[in-house]
Order: sequence, then structure tokens, then C-alpha cells
Amino acid sequence: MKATIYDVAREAGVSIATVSKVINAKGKISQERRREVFAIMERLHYQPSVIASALTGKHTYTLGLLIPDIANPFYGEVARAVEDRGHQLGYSVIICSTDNRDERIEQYISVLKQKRIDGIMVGTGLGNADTLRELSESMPIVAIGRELPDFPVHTVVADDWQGGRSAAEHLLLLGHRRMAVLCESISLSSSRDRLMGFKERLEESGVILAERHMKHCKHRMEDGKREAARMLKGSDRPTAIFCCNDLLAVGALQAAKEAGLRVPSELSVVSFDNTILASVTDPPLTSIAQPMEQLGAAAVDLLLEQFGQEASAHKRRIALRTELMVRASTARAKLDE
Amino acid sequence: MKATIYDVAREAGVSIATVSKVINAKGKISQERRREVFAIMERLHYQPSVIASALTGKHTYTLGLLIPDIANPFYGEVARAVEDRGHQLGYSVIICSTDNRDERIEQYISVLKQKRIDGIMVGTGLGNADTLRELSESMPIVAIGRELPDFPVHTVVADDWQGGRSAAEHLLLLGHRRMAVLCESISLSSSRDRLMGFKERLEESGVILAERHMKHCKHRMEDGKREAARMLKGSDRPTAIFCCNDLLAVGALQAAKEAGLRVPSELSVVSFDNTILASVTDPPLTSIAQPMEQLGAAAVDLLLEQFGQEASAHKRRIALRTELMVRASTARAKLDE
DNA sequence: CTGAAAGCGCTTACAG
DNA sequence: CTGAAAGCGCTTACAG
Repeated sequence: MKATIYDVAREAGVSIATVSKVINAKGKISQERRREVFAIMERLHYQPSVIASALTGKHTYTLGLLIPDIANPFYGEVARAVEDRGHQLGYSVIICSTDNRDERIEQYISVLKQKRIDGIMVGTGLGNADTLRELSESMPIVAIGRELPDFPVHTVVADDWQGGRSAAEHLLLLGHRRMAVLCESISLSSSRDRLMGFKERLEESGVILAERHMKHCKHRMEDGKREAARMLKGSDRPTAIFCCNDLLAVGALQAAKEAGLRVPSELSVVSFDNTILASVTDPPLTSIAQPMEQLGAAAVDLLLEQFGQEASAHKRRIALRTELMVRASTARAKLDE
Repeated sequence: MKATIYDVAREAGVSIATVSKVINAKGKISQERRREVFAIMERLHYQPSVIASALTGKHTYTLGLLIPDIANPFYGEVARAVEDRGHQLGYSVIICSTDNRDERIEQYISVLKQKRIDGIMVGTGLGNADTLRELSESMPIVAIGRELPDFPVHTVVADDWQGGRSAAEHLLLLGHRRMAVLCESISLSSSRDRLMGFKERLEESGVILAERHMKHCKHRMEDGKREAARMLKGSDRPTAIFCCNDLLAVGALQAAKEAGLRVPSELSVVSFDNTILASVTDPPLTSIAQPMEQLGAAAVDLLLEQFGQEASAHKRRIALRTELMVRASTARAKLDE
């Protein structure tokens, strides 16, 4: 059977309280005893039960990560960063792919509560403010990658606004004037900010983004492809298109191909995220990189930071700089256009 | 404070034993009492603690998934399948990206043991047989996606051999004779089997795979690109290349492009896995699809199956059929070659 | 410096 | 049909 604290106490001829203290480096224990006990733990292959320890009020050393879908490369990369930082600090992470469905979200939250995990990172939509408030009463929370509405929590996001501006800047510098945007719902803070930043920067240069060149769609590649195809029809088609994530950009690339438009000579495409997808397309996508590693690490740090203290009213918000990765999907606008 | 079983017992005017029984639908409890207790649990927002329950010997309802890297799209998709099936059956999953590094593997295993998770799915290399044997003594195991060497465990894999054969068959039908293979180390059962199946099928048609057209490389895209570039030089370059996963195929695609070879007219490429990457390249990749959903679901099922019974000597091995997905990266071999 | 005892929130024989 | 009590494996005042 697995050795318990009683076994090592008996072997060492001490009380379990003493063993507990040497495990946790608490209280004063003589060097001698300490060494003895360690030796015996080793010999018995003793490993303290985090279950039992958690029951006495200590941490479970487990974190929850709520995201739309772990199979989406963006979240996969973020999850990896979260996992790494967590692991470094002694925490495991449970993944929860919600598909943004309320029912799954509720289920996961309920389960995570019952397991008394130490905290939760939320990168998915969250029913409503009530769900959030209630959740925040039972454990520390941090929003990751997007804002959570109507209730203050620690938040770490990419600087989406600035990212949108960089995309615009890049295209302006290449001489583009007739541009388009393809993004997800503006109910998503990240989408909205990217779009707004892009638009703002354009306007600073006197370029107006036409309504019909600003399309919203679902998150799947096919949705992007369909919308892009629509925009690429007609004589006043844009010479450049900014897509709010890699998947949509892939769709746009495919639409361009089917429309017989060459990228980048006839159409420039800028994407957002810079996941592995951006480097795999042909041409590879110029993309606004989200610092996925920092995003994950910062989320974990913000979470752990809350463990010591009472839930403070003061919530922090970290916006990480994005970076323009120039690849082959963008080029100078043709002069004749 | 959070309600405990004592709170509901007190409110209901019954013992905690009774409450426990209604929660677990055990023993005989009168309809009346049962309803009463349920009502009170509801009112108190009572949620049983899985920590406490686990301490009495019940399940933790948590599973571990050991894989090389959750950021790799293949594992992301498998993880999603595992998560879904687990969630369906009431289990959470902890992800453990090992990078195939012994040190990380050991750490994760140790942590998972301390957390007393109910079982573990292993899709990564595992130090040595001793690690495995020892692990198998403390919890149920299933190997997922690849064989684990030197120690019998339940296993669920794609039928890699047959997959390799399908790839060969497809290319043979297109008239190719001079073919090449690019795959990861043959110490990986999955790579080895794909290669062997491919080769076997070729030989059945009297086609010999030249040594110099059989290259092994690391798992990254760049590695695939480098090796492919090397193979594509020279006058007797292959007219088709079979890559043992999508990432390597992307590398091959890039190498072809840099060498000025058009795909598929001058070079056909078949990949394996059929992750999202295969649908995103240009041209999209013809790929041998692994049934990732079934893989994940079957792994969970094989794991749970072991919960009831003693560790039996009889280990099951499930090999799931692969499927050829024809896209645009393969075409008839040119007649003049 | 060390240990006895209570407690964390459950489950499970066992007795009635 | 219901409950008292022991036990799961720890931690933490508290007393010495």
C-alpha cells in the first residue's frame, strides 16, 4: 500500500505532527530529526496526499482554464503557456473547452467548484454578470485574452487596439487606401478593439473605411471565406484586407484564390494572432502577433497574486504589446489602383 | 461560508449519513425524506466536496493526459476529444505537455500521483519500462496514439500500418513509381508503422523505395523542409513524397516551392494526421486522416473500463481505421518521368 | 523542540 | 428506513 504520514512517523519514532512540520518546513525541528525523517520518507517512497492536505484548507494546486476550444491553435498555444507557468510554480491545469455554450460553461464551473480548484482563468464568454459575480465569490478569477463584461476582474489581454493600428499603419505605408476588415462579433472586446484601432489609424491618414468593407462573421474559416468572397466582388474591391484572426485570414486567402486574385500582388492580407497557421499558408501571412506566452504566464501570475490577499476592489488590467510580423501576404498597392 | 453536509443535515433534521445516502442514491431512503433533503441542498446551494469524498476512497474524477505538446494541433485536437468524452462521463482532464523530456515526465507523474487522479493517458514517450511499470502500479493507464514499449498496457492507436498502405496505394494509382518518405524517428511506433506499411504496399507493386528516398528527421516543420529540400535535388528526384505528419508535409511543400517545383503537377505530397494544417496550406494537403475524435474517446473509455476491475493481465489494443482525404496536393505522375 | 487532539467534509459498515 | 461512530490523511493551534 501507499505510505502515509503515519507510516513515516512510526518508522521515525516521532509523531505525525513532527513529520508534517518537516514536510512543510514549519516550526522548529532539530537538524537531526529533520534529516532522519527525510531519509525515511525517501525510503518509503512517501508522497504527501494533496487531497488530504487540501481538505485541511490548503491549496489543491490546480487551476482551471476556460476557453472556447483547445483544438483551436490560438488557444492551444495560450494553454501551453499557462501550463508551463503553472507547472513551474507547482500548479496543474484543467482544460475546459466551452464552445462558448452557456450550458457547458455552467457545468464546468460547477465541477471546478466542487473540486475546489485554486483559481480560474477565463478566456471564453461567460453567461452573464451574475455568473461572474457568483464565481468570483468562490475563487480568484482572471480574464485572459478578452475583457469580461459588467464585473471587474483582473485582466490580461493583448493590446488589441494598438494591434489594429499597426495593421493599418503597415498597409498605409504600402500605399493602400481602399481597405477592408473582416472580424468576429463586436460583442467580443478583442474584435471590437482591433477593428476600432484599425479604423482610427486609417482616419488619421484621411482614409475612410467604407461600411460595406467592414464585415463581421463567425469564427470559422468557411465563414471568413464566404464574407471575403463577397467583398472581393465588384470593381471597387479593396486592395488590402485586415482579418481579425488567422483563421479568417486563411478563409480570405482561399476566397482570393478562387476569385483569381493573386496575393500579395493584387490583394494584401494582414491577419491577427500569428499562430502556426500564419506560417503555414501560401503565401505565409503577415500577422499581428499576440504575445501568447506572456499572455499565459501573466494570467497565472495575476491569479496567484490574489491567493495571499483578500479580494481587493482594485482590479489590474495588463495590456501586452503586439508585434507586426511581416511575411509574404502583403505588398505595395498597385499604382494604377 | 460554503454549505457542508452538516448544514443540510441540520436543516433537514436528519443525520449526515442520511444526506450522504440521498446524494449517492444508496441504501433505502423514503421518498419523502429524499425529496426534502434535495430541496434543502438546492436552497443551500450545497455542492458536495469531491476532495472530501475522494479522501474516503472514492474517485477524484480527474484524468491526466500526457502528450508532447498541447500547442501542436494534432494533440490539441486529440485533447479536445479526450476532454469531451471525459466531461460527458463526469471527469476533468489535466494536460501535461512533456516535450518528451524525461525530467518533465517524471515531475508530472509525481504530481499526478500526489493528486491521486483516477487514471492517465500516455501519448508521449515514457522514460523507460521501469517508470511505466511503477506508474501502472499506482493507477490505470492507457497508451494513446503510439505504443508504449516493454510493458503491456491498454492501447488505442490509429492503424498506422494500414494508413501507410493507403498513402502508397493512392500514389501508385496516380502512376507514381519514384517515391520518397519523410518521417520521424523509427523509435516511434507510429512513424515506423506508417513507413513500413507504405513500403510494403509499394513492394507489392514491384516498386522499391530507395534508401536515399527514406529520410528521418525531427518533428518540426523546418526539419522537414531541410530534408525535403535535400531529396528534391538531383535528377532522380521523387515525383511523390509521403510525409508522416502534417507538419513535415508543410515543410516539404515549402521546400518544393523554393526549389521551383509545382505541387501537385511536378510533385505530389501526401501527409498524415489531417489536422487543420492540412486544410490550410496551398495547395491543401491530401492526407491520411487519423480518427482523432475516436482516438480520444476510446482512450477515455479504455481507462474507465479498468476502474471496476483488478489490473488484469490481458491488455487490449484498439487500432482505428484511417481514412484517405484527397485534396489538391496529389495528381497523376507526369508521363515523361 | 515535540506531541496529543481536534478538525477538514465526506463514506461506510454496523446496529437498531 | 435511519443514525452513531470510525476512518480517510493531513494541518494546526495548544500545551508542555
